[in-house]
Amino acid sequence: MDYSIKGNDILVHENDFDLDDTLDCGQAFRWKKIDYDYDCTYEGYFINDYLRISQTKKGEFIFHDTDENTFISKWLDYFDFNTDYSELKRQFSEDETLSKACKFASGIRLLKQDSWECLVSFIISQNNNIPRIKGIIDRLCDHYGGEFPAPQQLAKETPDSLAYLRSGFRAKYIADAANRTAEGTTDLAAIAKMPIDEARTELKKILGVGPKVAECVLLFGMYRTEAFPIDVWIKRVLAEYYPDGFPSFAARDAGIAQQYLFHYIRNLK
DNA sequence: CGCCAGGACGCCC
DNA sequence: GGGCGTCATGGC
Repeated sequence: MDYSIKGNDILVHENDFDLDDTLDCGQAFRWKKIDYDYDCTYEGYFINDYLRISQTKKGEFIFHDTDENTFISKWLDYFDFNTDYSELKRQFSEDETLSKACKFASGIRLLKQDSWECLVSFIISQNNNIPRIKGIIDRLCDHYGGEFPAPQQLAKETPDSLAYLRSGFRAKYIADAANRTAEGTTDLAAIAKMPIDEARTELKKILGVGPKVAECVLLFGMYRTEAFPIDVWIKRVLAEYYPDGFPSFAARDAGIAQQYLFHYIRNLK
């Protein structure tokens, strides 16, 4: 990756990065495609830091109204620019199915999101669809002046007071996650550093957090790339292409491989 | 009307 | 430990 400064913007050259693949693949829910100009432009947030970003063509990006310091300290890490995705895909491509999946949506990258926002987002995601997940999170942030609420703010709420979210049975799960995190019963920063099985156990103590949500929080919110969320789509991939198990050579970054497979199987035929 | 959506819980055996 | 109904809400 290399970048340059142009006026108030940062221009970035980076292959293996596509905005549509990365921001609209169901790993993050607060990015919105806006159609001003360029090939595509999104606006969204990392926690509560706003960004407008454009892709002008393959491999070229504009981080609008961003100074160098902000780019280096925030977005470089968030978009995982320090990871060599070409090399990762080269490794994955030893496997035939993974090879096809990597070619299908080759611009997917793992976003290094905030663990708390990720926890709430994937609690909401259960038995739900992406447009509605986005709607619920929109209403949540609107309620707090456009910012994602901190655990301490949400801990004051009850399932009843959260009715405006129209999140259904998930409201009591959100309330429990907020209470535990606010009072320290759940320590997300500590969990992020635990051995992964211990981290899984700790996350699943939260009401409404089962194997799938715990795995998503580990992968998307704590950058534990060995975490491997198994949803209905990945279940189909495993049954159809990996009856003898997922290849062990990909285990260390199985979560990233999972991203390619998820996108591939969902858009197949 | 029924079915499904990046599941988890409670209860049953 | 596996199997199954239920849980809100909204789009199709």
